[in-house]
Amino acid sequence: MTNIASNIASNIASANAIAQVAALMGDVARANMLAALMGGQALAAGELASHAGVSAQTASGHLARLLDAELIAVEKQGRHRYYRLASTQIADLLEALMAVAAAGPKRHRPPGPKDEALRLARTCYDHMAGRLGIALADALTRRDHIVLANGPGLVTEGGRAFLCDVGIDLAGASKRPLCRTCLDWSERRPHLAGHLGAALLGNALARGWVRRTTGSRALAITPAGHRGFTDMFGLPQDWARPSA
Amino acid sequence: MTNIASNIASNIASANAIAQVAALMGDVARANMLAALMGGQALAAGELASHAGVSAQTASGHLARLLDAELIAVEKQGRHRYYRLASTQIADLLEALMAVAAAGPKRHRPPGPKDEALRLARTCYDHMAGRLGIALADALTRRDHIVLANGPGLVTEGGRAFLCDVGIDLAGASKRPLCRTCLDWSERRPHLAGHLGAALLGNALARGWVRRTTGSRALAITPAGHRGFTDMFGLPQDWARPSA
DNA sequence: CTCATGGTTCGGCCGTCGCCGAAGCATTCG
DNA sequence: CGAATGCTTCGGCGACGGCCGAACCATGAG
Repeated sequence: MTNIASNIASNIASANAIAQVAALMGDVARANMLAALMGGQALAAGELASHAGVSAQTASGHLARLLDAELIAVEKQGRHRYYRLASTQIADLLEALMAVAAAGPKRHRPPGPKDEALRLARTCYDHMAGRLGIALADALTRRDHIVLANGPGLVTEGGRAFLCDVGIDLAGASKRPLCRTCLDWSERRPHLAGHLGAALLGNALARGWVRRTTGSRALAITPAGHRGFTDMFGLPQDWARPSA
Repeated sequence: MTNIASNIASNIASANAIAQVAALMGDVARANMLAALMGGQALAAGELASHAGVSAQTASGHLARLLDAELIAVEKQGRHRYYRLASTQIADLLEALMAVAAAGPKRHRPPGPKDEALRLARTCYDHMAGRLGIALADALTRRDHIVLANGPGLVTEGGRAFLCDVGIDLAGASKRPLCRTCLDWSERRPHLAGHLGAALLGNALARGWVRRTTGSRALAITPAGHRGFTDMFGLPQDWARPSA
């Protein structure tokens, strides 16, 4: 009896923690801020306020709470305060949440043309998601450049060499897992996250293969980028086409 | 201008959907119900009410909302109504949430001895999680019985034969992915979900290797189970020991 | 048919939380 | 040194939402 009671108590404690986190994400204004931060760039408090459509004071309160719960982190710079997601783990959680939100019954979600852009290619915190992200993960796996075993994932010798050719040096001592997967909300398949994912995005941006778009997480793929990805990474010809 | 405006609008719509789902999980009573359902068994409304520590009427309201959002599903049976999670996707989301909740600053979470039981072995909806779940995934991977490539994952020929020997027939036409991974909140590494994960749990229960515990998602590992897992699946000798 | 049980619906109470106006710090610039 | 900008704190208002008592359906048992 006391046994099951304490077991239930344990459940309650756990559920309490869950509820606290979920409640933070359960407010439209805060959800908007977090969604905006999924772009991967640190944003100033004012920008987040306008993203969320609330006044500066209100936003400040929200940010304080998110900060307190360690869902976001802050960097002061001059008279600005730049906020970013606290960890990739938070970004993963948000993606999982989007996956469920997208799957459920129509929750007042006009699936405009903008959605298609997001499905094609977007930033997911600090790496690429959408069909582009998935195609890259697939191609690298197919060529045995990476092995997505369970857990951290692995970059093979050949993969390391290949990436080095492309201009991505993985030698730097990185504490974070080199190569993780993150479930894609639009395609329901994993794409590459982790250090490698971030490096790939940085590389693509540097080459001018993709460009960030203002006000959205969608990535614009340049013609050079389309050729580059297809040729250099060996993506299938039709990787950009909507899947179903 | 209209461009960035509509982009922001798209973000808002998306954030709205996120917030709706998160808000549902953001209530302690509802979170408790969902946590209880993570055990994988369908529970009656009354049981959920007592799990959540609220009256029947209140619980009914909560269940209606969760049902409406398609986070849970219901099956009537006689004068009982059994509720279960609507999909494994929901279970995955809850695990991700727990991972963040467990990582964050101490949110009123007395980590009692019960926690240790959960970390060792527990049900995660319809499969096994905790160190046991992870050890199984690792062992099967090491022996090349499964390959956890990105996405659905694969069971090899040898794996299929091995599992058949164990008493798990994967021949049945299953529409759900045979073999998926689900991020473990306690160990931060993936364990086996999907059809295979469910089959493994069923098998272990049938063999009497693990037993469900009342009032908790913890799985009790019998002595026979400890031997069986170690010998038949080739887990490392110390798989049951706390990792860090 | 009547009663008991499990569940849902209704109505009203009350707390929490989001919101903004106004005021208060901090930093930078002229 | 002010003045301007970016952000936070404070205080009070208003609403949404969770809670329970009571009454109301539905199913099954005697």
